[in-house]
Amino acid sequence: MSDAANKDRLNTLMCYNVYALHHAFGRFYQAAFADSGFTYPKYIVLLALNEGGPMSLGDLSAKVGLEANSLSPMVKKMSAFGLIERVRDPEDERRVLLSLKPYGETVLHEAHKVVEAGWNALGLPDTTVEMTNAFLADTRARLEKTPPKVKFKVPDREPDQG
Amino acid sequence: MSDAANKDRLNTLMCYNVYALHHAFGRFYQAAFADSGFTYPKYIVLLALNEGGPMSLGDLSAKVGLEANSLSPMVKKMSAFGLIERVRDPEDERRVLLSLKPYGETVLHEAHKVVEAGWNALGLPDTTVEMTNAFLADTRARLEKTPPKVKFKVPDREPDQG
DNA sequence: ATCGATTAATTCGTATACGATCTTTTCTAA
DNA sequence: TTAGAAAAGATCGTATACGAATTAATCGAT
Repeated sequence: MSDAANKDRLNTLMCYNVYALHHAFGRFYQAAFADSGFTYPKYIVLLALNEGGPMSLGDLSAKVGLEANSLSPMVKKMSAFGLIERVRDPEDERRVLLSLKPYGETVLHEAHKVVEAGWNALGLPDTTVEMTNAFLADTRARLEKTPPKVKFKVPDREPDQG
Repeated sequence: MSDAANKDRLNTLMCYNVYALHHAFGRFYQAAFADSGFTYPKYIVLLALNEGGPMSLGDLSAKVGLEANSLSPMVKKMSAFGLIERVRDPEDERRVLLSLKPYGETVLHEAHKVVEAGWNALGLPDTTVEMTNAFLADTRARLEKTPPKVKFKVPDREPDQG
């Protein structure tokens, strides 16, 4: 394969691998959480709130990398389930402040034990995981900082291409 | 932080980083493909078909890491759009054979140019990308081979935990 | 002080993605 | 050869996720 073609494969492989691994994680957690009603994205949200302390919906959005409109219905459900607290900021009534409730901490802790057990069974080397984490975070930061300049236009469909 | 707590953070960070990066890729491609009707998952499917040649829906499912029922409606739409061919296998009428059509190749090629330009603008080092790709693929393989043994059970909600 | 611009969150419509279930086809064992 | 098991897709209901448009609150320039 030519250098150019090989370079092509690098980026396609990267997004491809991330894509597939994301869904593998999803199924992994789905299996772990079974029909408990608890899910992978909710686990991520609890993690973020636990690590970053009370924060607004917008802050959570930036932290987990989801749009605010995706999180809005989810945090409502989590609040209704008693996992988190969800109150308007008295300082700025536009903002909604989110924080872990004791029950949310309990659930996170229990979920964590399950995830931990499953993860350890994989036998991945810590140093590589650490390096990979750093690189993934860097890639994400660059992606978010550098939106694509060139835009795609669907090619015309030639009659002979059926 | 204790060693145990640090080890905890490794795995949570890994799934967390993959989660966030996946969505960053998604938005990146969404921006590149704009309102062309073409999407990130469809790009992945075209890539897989281009790389792996004609294959059944089940094979595609295994390759891209999505369930067959998720792909089924998507490949129908892509077929209706003229990107791929979708025919029953005469050898085994249960199977559906998928292959790139010339128009699909054209679209893939054009999309690739856009993605390539955007990717190169990130300035990521090739060797690290290569190493990361290998590790992501390895992690995915282990995840799929090793489903979680311990199952999560939602803790009871104590009255005093609000 | 007030009106327009900005910001934060929500709502709405649509595309992905999953598990569960169903249909059709093929395989297998007697 | 034929009835039951297994396999491959498709369908259905639900949960995520996005962009676009909306609502409500705050900021800012005059």
